[in-house]
Amino acid sequence: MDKKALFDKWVAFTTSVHQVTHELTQNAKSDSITPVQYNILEYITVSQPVTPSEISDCQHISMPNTSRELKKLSEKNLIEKVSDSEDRRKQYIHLSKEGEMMMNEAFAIVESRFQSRLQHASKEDLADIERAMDILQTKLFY
Amino acid sequence: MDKKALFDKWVAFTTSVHQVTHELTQNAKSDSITPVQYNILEYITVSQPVTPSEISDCQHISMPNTSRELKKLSEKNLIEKVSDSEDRRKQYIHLSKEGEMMMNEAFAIVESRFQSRLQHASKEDLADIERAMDILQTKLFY
DNA sequence: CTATTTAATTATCATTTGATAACCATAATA
DNA sequence: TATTATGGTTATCAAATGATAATTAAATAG
Repeated sequence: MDKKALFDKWVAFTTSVHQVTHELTQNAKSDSITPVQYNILEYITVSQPVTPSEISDCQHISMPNTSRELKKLSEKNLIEKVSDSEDRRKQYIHLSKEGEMMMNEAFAIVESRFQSRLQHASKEDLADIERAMDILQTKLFY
Repeated sequence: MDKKALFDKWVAFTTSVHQVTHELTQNAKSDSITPVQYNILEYITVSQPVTPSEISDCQHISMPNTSRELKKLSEKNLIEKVSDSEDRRKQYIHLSKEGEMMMNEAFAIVESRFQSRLQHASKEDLADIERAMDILQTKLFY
């Protein structure tokens, strides 16, 4: 297979990934937050504690807009800010108890859909899937 | 590896896919169209000819909003509409010459970034990647 | 032939998101 | 100490997107 064909395959593959991700995650999030706010919470969940600058960088949201959304999340009592004692300009953000609960619920829904998608997979299938994800993670999506 | 761990790996994996996809595609699109319009054009590109209803379903955009965006794309001379001779309610949408050129440019940018990401990959690496994408495509992202 | 369904459009409104300028407080540097 | 750089905030505006109701035209079912 030449490189051009591999690119075409990559396009089809990422399209499928996006599609399935959408299927598994749709309506999993609470209605009280916007899609962008959910993305931010998701990022905080897996990376906490995290600074506003990091959120801004990784989620590709400008600092002013990041600040605005964090303020809204804070007003909804989903996150908490702690300022660094070393450098008092910095802030560390983590989920509040309420935020954790919300994200746990969302992830539970997604996981149950994920598991039911795999319910008919054999042990070998699961091993294949795991290996394939490892390979792509290290060789392509690093 | 238990199923819960596989789910966690899936979360990390899809995050990477989204991240890398963003890297490769950022600024590839012309400034004259919005992100949603680009997504629509991308979908038309790989699936043409396609009806507004199909776009609405697959891109998760309501019919009225789909119609609006298609109208804008049409006004920008990027797509053309042909009504079905059998069922005159239906429309088939395909890229115009101009639209094809625009998408070719965008895909060329993305592909060059993709190839440079793989420039140090060996023949075996490429084969591994291809196989891994096939496995995931058939067993997980179907 | 009438009623209903389907495919698409138009109009309108609210919300979300993106972009920019000005600003504050703290920290680092010259 | 004065200056500059960094991390973050506030305010404001414009544009993009999402949601809903009402409408048209064509096809299909009764």
